[in-house]
Amino acid sequence: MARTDRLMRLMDTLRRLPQPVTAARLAEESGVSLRQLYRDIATLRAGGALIDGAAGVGYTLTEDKALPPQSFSRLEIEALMLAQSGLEQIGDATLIEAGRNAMARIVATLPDGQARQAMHTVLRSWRQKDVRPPVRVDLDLLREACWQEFSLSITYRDLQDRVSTREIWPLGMSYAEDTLLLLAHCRLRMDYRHFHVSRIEAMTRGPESFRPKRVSLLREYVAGRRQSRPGSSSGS
Amino acid sequence: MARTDRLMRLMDTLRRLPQPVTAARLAEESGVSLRQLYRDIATLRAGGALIDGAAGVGYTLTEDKALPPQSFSRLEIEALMLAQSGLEQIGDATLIEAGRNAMARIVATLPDGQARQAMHTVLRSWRQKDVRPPVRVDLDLLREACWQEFSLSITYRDLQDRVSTREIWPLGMSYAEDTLLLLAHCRLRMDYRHFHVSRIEAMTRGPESFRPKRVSLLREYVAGRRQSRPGSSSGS
DNA sequence: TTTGCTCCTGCCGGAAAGTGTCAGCAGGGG
DNA sequence: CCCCTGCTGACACTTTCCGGCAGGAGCAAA
Repeated sequence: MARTDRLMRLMDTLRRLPQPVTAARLAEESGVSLRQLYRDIATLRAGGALIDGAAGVGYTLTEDKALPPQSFSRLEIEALMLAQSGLEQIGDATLIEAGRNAMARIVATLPDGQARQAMHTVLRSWRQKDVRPPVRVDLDLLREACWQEFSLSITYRDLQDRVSTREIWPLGMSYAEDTLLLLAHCRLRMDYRHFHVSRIEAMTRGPESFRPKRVSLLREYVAGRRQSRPGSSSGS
Repeated sequence: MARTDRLMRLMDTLRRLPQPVTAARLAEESGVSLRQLYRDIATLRAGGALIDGAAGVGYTLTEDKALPPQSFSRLEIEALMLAQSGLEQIGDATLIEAGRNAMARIVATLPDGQARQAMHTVLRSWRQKDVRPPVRVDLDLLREACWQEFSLSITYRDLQDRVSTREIWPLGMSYAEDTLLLLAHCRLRMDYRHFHVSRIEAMTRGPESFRPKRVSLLREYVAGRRQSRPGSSSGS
């Protein structure tokens, strides 16, 4: 159902972008024609969202029919903002976008504009330039595999530069300072391994779908042994 | 939109009727053909709802999904979790605590099992150990000053080790990789300055309270000189 | 006022999705 | 074997969605 999904993303975009925002901009973000954008706006309004549209200016999201009003203290807001700021340094594009949407949604539920000022409290968060090696594979596919629990076939170059093709059950990702790690159960070695995502040269979706029951057991097992440092244990 | 509405009602029906429920019954409730009912079930499942279907028995709603507007998507939860994980590396104790509180509150609003599973998606976020110099002053007071917009009297040791006492208007904090900075308007120099918080030797609350209006102007000014804004005024 | 920008609406035609009917397969329990 | 039920594919029909075009109206700056 593409339409409903697009309408949701349109709401997210309205929360995220600085207001007022023109219909042309929203149409571009939605990947839809200007005419259709106006229709989508009308649909949202019919659904209860209060979107103020002023000719010559743009749209302003007046009121949100959003989630249950969660009240956060100013300190909590600041913490969330700083966290998002940090996320923008270590996350990938998809995750950053999701974080911004989440933040915008949280802010939208706050009592009136005074909370929006909170967004300006944390000015910036620097970090030395990203030295992490580039990732060649599709992170979205990888994330999807972790979540929906289907196996992956990967071509992996280990730390000794030996290339192998394995089938793995992806369990979760670990974001380290200088590298992005993937915890998975390697069907080849029949053991849990950390893979450097940057060293995965190719990745295709496998047919196998490991079962939720099995996965929860695996996760508990992993949680029990998670004290070990992962950086040097991959490969071999 | 009729279809989306029907899907909502189907979820409601699933919650309402004693389980298991046969597809024929659901089709009758929805006022739709059996074939279409199966399609609708597939749509709900694709959207994230966990509906268990057993041949000869019927449907059982395992887990709710809180369709479009409410709550956060799985990706957004993952982003928030990673952000919090990053926050724990760069923030101070007060902020970390606040962040955990906020996260707990957000997670509490999520449909049960989904939240727990989501928290395990991001396994960990490492970072090299903190090398930032220690902060002598009360960060909470500093934060409060930024927020409530009252002036501060600080004893500052600059990079040339010269000690001076100044009155400042604190505007916001910047979290850098190796140091914590305070952006403020220095009443002594009458200019905007970055202070290293670790070099502030003493700090007391000043009497002055600069006005919100003035502050917003200052913030705009700061924002204007921080990032180059392309052509806001194109004169003819 | 004029100019420029923008929101907003109606209409048309092609494209896409939704829907019902029919058929068949799979799996569990008598 | 049977019946019950979930599940999927194929086909045709209907609905809606969507882009492009044209025009009207409101706001702001020149």
